[in-house]
Order: sequence, then C-alpha cells, then structure tokens
Amino acid sequence: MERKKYDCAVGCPVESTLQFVAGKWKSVILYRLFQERVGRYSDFKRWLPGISERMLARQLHELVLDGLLTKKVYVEMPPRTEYRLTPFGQSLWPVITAMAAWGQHYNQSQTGATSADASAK
Amino acid sequence: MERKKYDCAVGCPVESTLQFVAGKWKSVILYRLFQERVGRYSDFKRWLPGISERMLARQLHELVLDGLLTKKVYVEMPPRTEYRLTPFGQSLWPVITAMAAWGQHYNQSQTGATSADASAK
DNA sequence: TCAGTAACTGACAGATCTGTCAGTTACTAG
DNA sequence: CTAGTAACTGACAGATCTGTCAGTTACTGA
Repeated sequence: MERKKYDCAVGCPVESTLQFVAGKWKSVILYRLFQERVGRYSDFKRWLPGISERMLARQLHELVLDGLLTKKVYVEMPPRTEYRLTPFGQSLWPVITAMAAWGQHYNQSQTGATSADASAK
Repeated sequence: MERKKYDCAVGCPVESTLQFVAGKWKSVILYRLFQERVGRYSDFKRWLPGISERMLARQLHELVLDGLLTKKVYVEMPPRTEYRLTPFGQSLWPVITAMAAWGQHYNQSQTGATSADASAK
C-alpha cells in the first residue's frame, strides 16, 4: 500500500502536518476521538455515516501505523477493538480544534446567514 | 471542473474546513501568503518548487473561486498578477498556523531525532 | 445445524487528483 | 523579424484515492 507523497521543499512545516492529516477522513476521525476519548470500529461507523467500511479500516490502520492511534484488541467473541489517541496523536489537538472552530464558525454564518436561505436544508 | 465532495454527516465542522483547505497544495499556498502578504504567479513557482504550473494555476483559481484569495491583474506587458488573502481567507490564520506550528515541531524532533521518537512512523 | 455478530481483508473498478506537454497573448529588446 | 517574457489554458494520461463486493474468523443463541 503506497502512501501519498509530499516531497515539496525541504521541511515545509505545513506539508509535514498534511502528511499525517491529509485525506478525506483522517482529521475527522481524530476529531471524534478528541471528543470521545475512545472509539470502537462500530462507533466510527456510526459517527461517520458517510464512510465505507473499507475506508474506515484503512484509515484507522494508517493512523495506527503513523503512531497517532493505538489499537487494543479484546480477544472475545464477538470481537472488540478500541482505538485511542497516542500522546503523539494528542499533540495534534491544536490543529484539529482550529479546524473544528473555523468550520463551526463557517457553518454558523452559512446556516444562520441572512433570511435569504430560510427555505433550504 | 468537478470538485471533491465532502457530504458527510450534516455540518461536521472539520469537514467544512477541509472543503476549503484540502488537497496537496492549498494550505501551503495560504501559508506562504500569510508570510508574504502578496504573491505573484511567479513567486509561487519559486516558493513551491515541487508544484507544476498547471496545478498552481488551478489551485490559485479555486482559491479565488472559494473567496479566499483575490487576484489583481495589471494589464501590462509582460503581464503581472498579484494574489492576496481576502478577509475570509485571513480568517483561516489559526488553522494554517496551527498546522505550521505542529509541522515545525515535528520536523525538529525528526531531524534532531535520536531514538527519543518512538511514536512516529 | 444455522443464522447472526464485530471487525476486519483482498480484489477490483470507477472517480478524482496531479503532472506533462503544447499552445496562447501581447508586448519589448536585439 | 525573431526570441523572450509572465501568466496562463486545454487536452490528455498516469497516479492515487475511494467505494463496492465478497469473503474470513471464532464464537453465541435458537
């Protein structure tokens, strides 16, 4: 499984961050974990209704490989796994919350906006 | 030109942000503009040595469409254009700087790295 | 014995993204 | 008259990403 390459100018800090957080789902997964602390595979399915199982498994796997999450498997039946942020993963808190804060603000100014779009959504 | 779709759960704030900032280059372009204030097409070519001209033009165009940048064309010969952040674009400051700060820190702990860095990749 | 369950994995295909190449415009310096 | 310039644009192709589908494991409860 080849990973996306960010080989821009040596040490662009933004690209370094992107390396871990890029993609359609990773930052959202992290965001949920910052809120919930722990997540099971099935929790994420609920939290991210749009994601396919394949993607979820892959993204979680990559996040574990990158050292952002730990995966704890309980050898029970039916199986159970728990994902948590590592300290390294937790260090992304400022990044993820900045994104969340901006998005929240943006969503508000969209939905609340003027009276213009009272009809939609 | 179809754009990537982020249609996850209604109003996930992180996804809203992603919508503007996702992709390999956009946040880097914004980052440079936060540092430099103004950038010409040729400036970006220098700043982002890895980007192709095609991509640069496209990303700039999208950022303008999204209302994050303004484009000012001087009708001279040879032509000259200047890109600047709009207030809306400037509002992303906390997001971009959080990314830059994290990346900076990460780069440092990488280059200096002994074995202290058990968690990363 | 059989269906049901959680948490996956592999193969594959279509969508999306990114880069390469060639060409454009309107002028100026040689 | 030609080459050079900045800032592009369109067509196309290969790389990468994402989703769909089917299948796996090791149980449990009916």
